[in-house]
This record gives sequence, C-alpha cells and structure tokens, in this order.
Amino acid sequence: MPPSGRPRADARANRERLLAEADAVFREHGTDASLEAIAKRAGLATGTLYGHFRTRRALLSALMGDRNEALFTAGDALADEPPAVALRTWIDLTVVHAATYRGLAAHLADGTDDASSELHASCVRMAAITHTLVRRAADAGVIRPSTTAADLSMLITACAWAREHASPERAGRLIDQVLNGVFVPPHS
Amino acid sequence: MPPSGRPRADARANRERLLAEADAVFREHGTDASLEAIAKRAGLATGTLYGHFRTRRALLSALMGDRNEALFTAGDALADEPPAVALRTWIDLTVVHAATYRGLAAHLADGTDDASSELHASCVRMAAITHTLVRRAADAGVIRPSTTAADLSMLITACAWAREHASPERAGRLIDQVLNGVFVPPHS
DNA sequence: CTACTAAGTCGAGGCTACCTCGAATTGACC
DNA sequence: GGTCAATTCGAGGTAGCCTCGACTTAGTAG
Repeated sequence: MPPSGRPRADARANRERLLAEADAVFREHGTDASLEAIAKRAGLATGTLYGHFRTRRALLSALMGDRNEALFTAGDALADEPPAVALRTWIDLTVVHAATYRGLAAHLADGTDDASSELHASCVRMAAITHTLVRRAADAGVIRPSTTAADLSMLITACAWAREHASPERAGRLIDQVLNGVFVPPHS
Repeated sequence: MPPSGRPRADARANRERLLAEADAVFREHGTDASLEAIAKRAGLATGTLYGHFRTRRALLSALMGDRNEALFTAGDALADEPPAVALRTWIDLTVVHAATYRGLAAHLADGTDDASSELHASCVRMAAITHTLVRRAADAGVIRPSTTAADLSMLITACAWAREHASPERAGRLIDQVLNGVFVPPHS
C-alpha cells in the first residue's frame, strides 16, 4: 500500500494532454467551448476529464497556472520602475492576460468576489499587486487620489472584455482613453 | 382570401405574452436564459415561440424595441443641451440601457459590426447619435480630438458590461474614471 | 514473475436545452 | 356554417453537461 503522494504516471500524462487540448480549444472557441470536444481531442473519455477537473473553472484555473506565475513575477518586478510606467505596464500585461481566451474576462470579473471559485486565489493575488502599484502611483501624485485599486481592476477587466469584441489595436486605444480621459481636463 | 397585412388576433396576443415573459425571465436569468422556460411560462409550446422569433437575438431585438425608441428620442432631444452635458447624459442613458439584462452588452457589442444581426439597426442608430454628440463635443473642444465615436461606443458598452458584474454605483464611478481619466493630466 | 489493490479510466445514460417539422387546430372572412 | 391560410402544437433529433458503477492498469510487495 504505497501512499505515494504522487499521481500515477498515466494520470499525469493524461492531465497534460487535457491541458494542452483545452488550451487549443479555448483559444479557438472561447471558454464556453465543449468539454466533451476537449476530451475527445485528447483521446480520452469525458469521465476522465471530469476526474481531473471537476468544473470548467477548475480546468481554466489550472490552465492559467503557469501564465499566472509569470504575470505575478512580472508584476512584482515592476516595483523598480517609476510609478506611472509601472502602472501602465501592469495594466497592459493584465489586459492581455485577461484576454487570453474569449470569455475569460467574465470569469475573472466574477472570480474576484466569488470566494468559492478556483480562480479566486489568482484574482486576489492580482488585486494585491494592483493595489500596491495604485498606492505608489497615488503617493507620487500621478493618478487621481480618488482612484481605487478595485475600480481600476474592474476597468482593466472591462478593457480585456472589450478586447474580445474588437481588435487588439482598438483595445490599446481604449486603455489610453481610460487612463487619459475622454474629456479635456479643465484649465488649472 | 384576405391578404390583410395584419397577424391574427391570437397570434398578436401570444406575441405579447411571449415578450412579457421573456422580459421577466431575461431580467432574472440574463440573456442566456432558457427559451423553453419562456414559452412554458407563457403557456405556449416552444414551436410557437420559434414561430414568432426565429432566434434569441430576434426576441431580444423585439424586446428592446420600445425601449430603443425612447432612448433614441431622448438622444435626439439632447441636441439642445450644452455639448459636454449632452454627451455625459447620453452616456449615462446608454449604459443603463445596455445593462437592462445581464449579457445584453455582449450582444450589443457584436451587433455593431455584425450586419446580419437583428440588433444591427438599433446599434447603427445608437452609433449615429453618439457620432453626432461626439462631433459636437469635439468642435466645442470639451473632449480630446482623437476620441472617435466608435471608440466611445465601445467604452460605453464596456461600462455596461462592468455594470453587470458590479453595483450600479460602482459602474457610475467607472464612467467618471473613463471620462475624466485615471492619470492626473500634465500641467499646461 | 505473479498477485494484489488503489488509482485511474471508460462510456452509457439521465438530464436539459436547442431547434425543426408535419399534423392538428383555429381565427377570419365569405 | 364553410373554407383556407395562419398559427399552434409537441414529439423527436441533436448536442452538451455531468455522474456513476464496472472495468482496466500502474505500481508495489512478496
């Protein structure tokens, strides 16, 4: 009776296949794609997929794993940059991240306040980085003091959502508009 | 053989029932709600629903009919207001409009450039009003000249989407952020 | 090498929803 | 009241979700 904490070799391999196919299918059809199609493409039965990932969100969460780590690392590294640059870079990074698959932004938006979601931890981590950068930018006086990290997170996610419905270039312009404002500032 | 261009009385009544129940169900469950449930609540067979509205979007479109008219009227009336006020009012109106049902914003975003959609006409009309107001605001110098009506439409829809995932108050703050900018403007 | 067992896999099957179509019904007009 | 086109009905085919018990197999120990 070997209580080896490690999954069986075939299980590990199957998990990888599932993740690979899920990535491909989600890229092509968005996060609402058929899970059965993913299992089929991986040459596995649907029950096997559900054995590895109990819900669609669990699958999504696992899929974002590596990518999240990279994002967090990049986010932490921004501590050395000037506040305005750091914030802008972070925003660009997260928008691209949240627009990985069509439909992902909605999951992230809900994940922020739905603690039961497997994506919640990632959302919290992202929020923390955003918070730090916002605070630093506010202290430096480069953003309006009334801007909260929570609001900015929502704006970022909204831009990611917009990116799903328009071209990346267009999404880039939208970020500019959001950051610099639509209205011309009043003369001081 | 009366080629009366008008539908039969029962058909008209059924159509009204379907619209009423659809409104209720969409309000409760969003635009992805079950169409069969709507038919059932209206006491009709699913085939009847499909007879009246060939697609979900057609139903959605019919549902927005009256509401759209009111919005367009209000939009046209804004011609008398000062440019900045007019634009801001229009934005508030459209965000609320686009957030009528959870999921509607996505349909509107796609409808703008999907000419085959039944929502397309409404989207075009809305875009036209936005265009007029943006132009007037730009001429008056209250918004950045680089702001296009298309981009602003997308921003509006994105705010409406955000409203589906947060409180109305929060959404209002987001609109403020978008219009006034996150960054503090450079000193002139 | 064999036998054992827990871990993993399979896929049929129950469910819900979508949408279509031919048969049955019924309102409108003569 | 008869006629017929408009309308309604709902069964049925398709697809996707998810579960569960039966089956298979990797990994270990003797």
